[in-house]
Amino acid sequence: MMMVEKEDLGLSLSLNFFQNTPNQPQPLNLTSSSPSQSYFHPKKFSIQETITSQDRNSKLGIDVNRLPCTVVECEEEEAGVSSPNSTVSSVSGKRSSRELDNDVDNRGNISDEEDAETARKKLRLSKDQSLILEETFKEHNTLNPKQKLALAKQLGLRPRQVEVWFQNRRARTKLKQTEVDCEVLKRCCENLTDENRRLQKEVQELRALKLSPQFYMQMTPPTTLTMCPSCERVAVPSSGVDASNRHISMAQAHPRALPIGPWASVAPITHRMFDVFRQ
DNA sequence: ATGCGAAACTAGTTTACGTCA
DNA sequence: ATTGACGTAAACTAGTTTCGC
Repeated sequence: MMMVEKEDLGLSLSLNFFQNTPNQPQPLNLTSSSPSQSYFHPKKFSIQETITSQDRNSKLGIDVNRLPCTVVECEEEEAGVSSPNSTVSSVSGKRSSRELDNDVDNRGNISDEEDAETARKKLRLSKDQSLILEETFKEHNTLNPKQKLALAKQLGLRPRQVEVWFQNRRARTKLKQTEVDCEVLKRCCENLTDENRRLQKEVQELRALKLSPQFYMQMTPPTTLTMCPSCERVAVPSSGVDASNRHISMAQAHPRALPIGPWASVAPITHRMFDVFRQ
């Protein structure tokens, strides 16, 4: 499978040109340098549940975020087995990061029995830990090894935990951005459908007008047809008939001055050509 | 230029845990 | 009080890319 560069992903495909369109959702700046926090769904990214359980556990005297290893141990771990996915380093073949983490845990005087019991024990992060991680993520959504170590030390977590948190956080960010982009495209599609419907109707009206004898008699075959670049109506040159009337009649044929395009609320364009007729 | 290994990454999955009906 | 469904977050696996040697 081909990997896609971060910059090439939908994350940066925020359709920013919608930003001036009032009816469109505001694309969120989630570039790698400054991911927006405000855009997250309050429920989905709420840490309330975490806080609740954390508080409960605290009351129960359960420290779910027991410092799993000393800083030195963490640094040892980081130096030796920093990447969970670089699991192919050992001669004896793959070794899961869990096993590696267990090694660390085992150094922390956890019996084998206890270790087996707590295998893949997931520990919710505390409110403070989550907040700090979020703040750090806002500044940069990736961490270099030094930052990772420092953050892990600050939070009392294993570097691996920090690493995983950032991985999952990036995934959530991307998922959210994809949802936003999807919504924008959906609206765009809806606008196009509406516009298509309107144009079809307009074509029908024009055909009806063309077939009506009165209109047909007035029609002198135009040598050239000029189209207003904004409203894309055809302006008939002034030969024979009063130009202003001609435009008015066109306007009558198009009672609704709807702008064209799926993103309808674009800045108005001066109808210079048609202004000439009005003079 | 090419191959290799390590590190770092993403996508997708699994699992533990909290919430709620 | 219990339970099962469900959602979410932490942790995992597999595969890809990048980079230095």
